[in-house]
Amino acid sequence: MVALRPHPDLYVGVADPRRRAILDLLLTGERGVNALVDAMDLRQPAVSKQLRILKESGLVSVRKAGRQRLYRVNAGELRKMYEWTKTYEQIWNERFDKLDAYLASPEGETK
Amino acid sequence: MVALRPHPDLYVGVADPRRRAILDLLLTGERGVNALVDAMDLRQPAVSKQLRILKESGLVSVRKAGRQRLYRVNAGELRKMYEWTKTYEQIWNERFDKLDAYLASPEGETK
DNA sequence: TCAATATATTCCAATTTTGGAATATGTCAA
DNA sequence: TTGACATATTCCAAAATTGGAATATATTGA
Repeated sequence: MVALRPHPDLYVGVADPRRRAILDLLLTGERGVNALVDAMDLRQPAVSKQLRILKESGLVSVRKAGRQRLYRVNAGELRKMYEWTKTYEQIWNERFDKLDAYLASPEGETK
Repeated sequence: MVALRPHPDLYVGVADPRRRAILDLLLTGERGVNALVDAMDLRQPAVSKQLRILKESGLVSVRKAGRQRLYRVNAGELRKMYEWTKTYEQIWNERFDKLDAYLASPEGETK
């Protein structure tokens, strides 16, 4: 009975700046590993490892094309993050509501 | 000359599920540390440490109120993440565009 | 089949992260 | 002041993460 390492989740996936860099590189379409390596000041094995993490966290998918593996963003996962952050929208709006209220109040009026 | 540990950024801040749990607990308003401890199956020192990381990553702010430190979400940072994920919106929409096109095509029609 | 190309995996050392226990610091109330 | 309460910090061991080098695997073309 082995303790399995759980797959990294969405949030772990984007925690690393290099992984976000990869996602940003994939924003314009699918890319092979070497194309990413060329753009990234990281050796190929390191890039492949980050890609594995991105894949395990659901953030990218792969497609085989000859000897190449073409990676692409799996935006559905990013959408989940989008939805999560969106629940805080009320809070960043709240701030402006308070400001509005203040500006409309006697103390807030331009003297 | 010491190597300073850089502050964790926004994305590292939300990478940990416990820290996201804290943010979610703060969604309804500011809370003292013990209130968070009571809700969280983590000892007080551990909660304080996660709060420090959240603070350093800009995700929360603190206010002193007597012996308490009241933490609150600093939604502006989450908004940045919201904006970042939003740049991928084109991709998740793309998928639906393709689906729409498929459904509208002869192959996509219900047989 | 063999060599070249594209990518993944293994092994390793360095670094980082984490929680808990113990302890320190700060604040209030009597 | 003193004690109680709220929170932060330090120290420590365990676990996780990371990149590089070396190596393995898969695919294509000659």
